[in-house]
Amino acid sequence: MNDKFLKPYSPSETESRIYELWEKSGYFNPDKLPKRHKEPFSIVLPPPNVTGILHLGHAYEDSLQDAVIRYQRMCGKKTLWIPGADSAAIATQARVEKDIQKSEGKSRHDLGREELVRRVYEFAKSSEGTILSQIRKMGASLDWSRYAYTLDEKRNLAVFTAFKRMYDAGLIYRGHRLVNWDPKGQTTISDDEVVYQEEKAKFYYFQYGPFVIGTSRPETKFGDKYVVVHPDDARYKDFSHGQKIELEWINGPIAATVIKDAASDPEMGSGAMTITPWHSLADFEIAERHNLDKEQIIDKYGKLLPTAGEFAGMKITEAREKIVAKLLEKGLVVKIEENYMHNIATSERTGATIEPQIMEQWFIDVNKPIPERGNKSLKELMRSAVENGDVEMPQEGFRSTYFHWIDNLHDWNISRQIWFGHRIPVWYRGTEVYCGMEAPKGEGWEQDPDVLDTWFSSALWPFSTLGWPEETGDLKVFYPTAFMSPAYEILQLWISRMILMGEFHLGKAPFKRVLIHGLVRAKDGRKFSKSLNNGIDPLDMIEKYGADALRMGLLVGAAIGSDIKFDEQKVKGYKHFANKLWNIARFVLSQEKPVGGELKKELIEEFEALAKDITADMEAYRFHLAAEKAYHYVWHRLADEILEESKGSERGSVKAEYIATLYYLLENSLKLLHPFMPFITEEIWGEMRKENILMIEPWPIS
RNA sequence: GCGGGCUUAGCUCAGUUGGUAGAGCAACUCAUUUACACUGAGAAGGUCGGGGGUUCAAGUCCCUCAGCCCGCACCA
Repeated sequence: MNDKFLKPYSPSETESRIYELWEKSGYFNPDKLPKRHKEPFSIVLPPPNVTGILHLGHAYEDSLQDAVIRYQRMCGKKTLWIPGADSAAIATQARVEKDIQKSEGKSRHDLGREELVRRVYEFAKSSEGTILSQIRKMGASLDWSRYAYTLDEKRNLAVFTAFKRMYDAGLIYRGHRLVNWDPKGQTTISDDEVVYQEEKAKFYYFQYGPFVIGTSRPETKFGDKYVVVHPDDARYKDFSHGQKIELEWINGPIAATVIKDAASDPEMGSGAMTITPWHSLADFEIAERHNLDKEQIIDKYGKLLPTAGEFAGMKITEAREKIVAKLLEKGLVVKIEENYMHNIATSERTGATIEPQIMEQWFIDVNKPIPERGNKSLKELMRSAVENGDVEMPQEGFRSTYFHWIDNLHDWNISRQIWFGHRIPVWYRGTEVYCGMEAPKGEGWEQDPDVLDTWFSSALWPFSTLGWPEETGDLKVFYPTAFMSPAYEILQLWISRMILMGEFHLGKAPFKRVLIHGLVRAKDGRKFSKSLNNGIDPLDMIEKYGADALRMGLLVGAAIGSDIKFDEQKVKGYKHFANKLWNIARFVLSQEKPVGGELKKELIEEFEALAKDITADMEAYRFHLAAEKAYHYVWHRLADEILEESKGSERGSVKAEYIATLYYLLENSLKLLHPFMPFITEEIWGEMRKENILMIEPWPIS
């Protein structure tokens, strides 16, 4: 027996050595697994931000997925777990721009597009190593030979091909539509990156000719030349649709037109409203229905345009009070409510208030029937994939959320006004438009300046990582993948879009099952956040207690789907358990293993029943129960009872008839624990002088 | 407005197809230099949020009420 067993178990002296052993073995790569591993089983790691650092949310996902992969590998599956990183374009560019501004006092425009993109790319690449080495510390058995980055050559080809095919199919189009404009980030953002925040504001009622209209945004009202009432509203029955009315407004007399549309709610205020189609989705839709004029009032920087007359050039917040003052003076203010609660749209990334704008942007049409997909639209494809069970979503609640989201889905705005990312592969020359990776022959072609939404490339991830659009062996063998286990935050943003892309490009959803997990929260139930300064670094936990203990602390007792309140004490408890296991091994290994010794039948049967039970839990994705049962058996049955019974009368002696059984139970317990506590189990296994490493040993029940 | 979730021991949470309520931590009593103090044994702690129903049997299924939380939409 090795001397190291005379000391308590030391994760820090063990883990990196064991990880190296695994990497050297090559078994993370399915192509190098022994012959018995036939049936493919693949998952794709949700790619972390390339410039990020490991947080407990990653640590939890890594623990969960690695437990599944290790279990499946031991069961004889040909397992592939693909690592990768995401360029997180907006966040990464913003970060680098800020650094350059600070150190060199230069803006992105001073540097120019090419230089900035180069610098951002370099920065991303230089910090890539950090997150990757941190994932290794968790013990994740990822096939590093297949590592993918959203901006590498293969993924670029995938993004281009996806765009081109959707463009040719008429699913990607360019149009003037209302988008979410972030005046701070100077880019559009998707609906799912808009966060609504409650705010107390003033609500104004103005006299608008014969009507009283209400608004919380007086600064948008300059261009309001349509007043909308419900067709059935008796109060306005004397006005007809299309009727013109002369009235006095902010900057003088205007001609307003009466519009009758059911979108106006008679219960709301006076039942009459004016509309600002350029800066409101609801208004935009009314304007589209009646073919009304749309006029821009606010520019890209949140300032009023010349149409605002004397207020032109002012910021909206500044203009608001002044406009109200002017209307007061003119006697057009009917009433002001002080405590009006409403939601304002803000950018998740920059925190700026979103200013809806009509802009010429690129969109994915989610409603257009697709002939080669049975005339279903993308929306319908997303729905049917889950409805018909191609993608299992066993958690009822999340299924409803998914369907609800699809029903409310608008066309997806995919162009972003930043420089770092996948550039839109479209070229213009006068009125000519060409979609291609390179400019067409001839002079004067200009590429579209925008880049694609980060989620466009992320949506291709489950197959771009397998080599698509090339018909690779990986794609044949490993697509679709077994499952995805995202946090519920990302269901709409990512999961649904991967289903969309998989269904369109491959005719098959990219994974067979979605298991949505909760958020890892602080012990008091609050989110971890920079502002609360309550963050816990998983690496600190690994240093103090070991990766095995952290993995157990995150997995045990946490049913998938509900939030996890992270408790350091729990992790500490599993460190104690690791040491317990260590001492069990010391006790058993202090005895020479008998050749062909008799096994105690009842103890073996008891163990087999446990192994069967745990296997059922693993198959049903009840990892929290599987881990806890293995833990409980090893500590409170094997150590507390069986080992005690086996002790001989003399100190340190073991009854001869027990020794073979103890070896059996220890070996097989190590197997049951390996998916959860890979390091210590592999380390003890190694001391037992086995032929193979534990990672590819057969699971106790096949 | 639409949709979803949660409520079980002091705390944090498990509890699978309905079949005698579980774990970790904390607190309590005792033991002990042991494979292991990163220890062991024991005891204590629960009308499973309230009420009603189905059932031989309900923490689990149904209805209802309450509290807490979340997603989506609207917001003139």
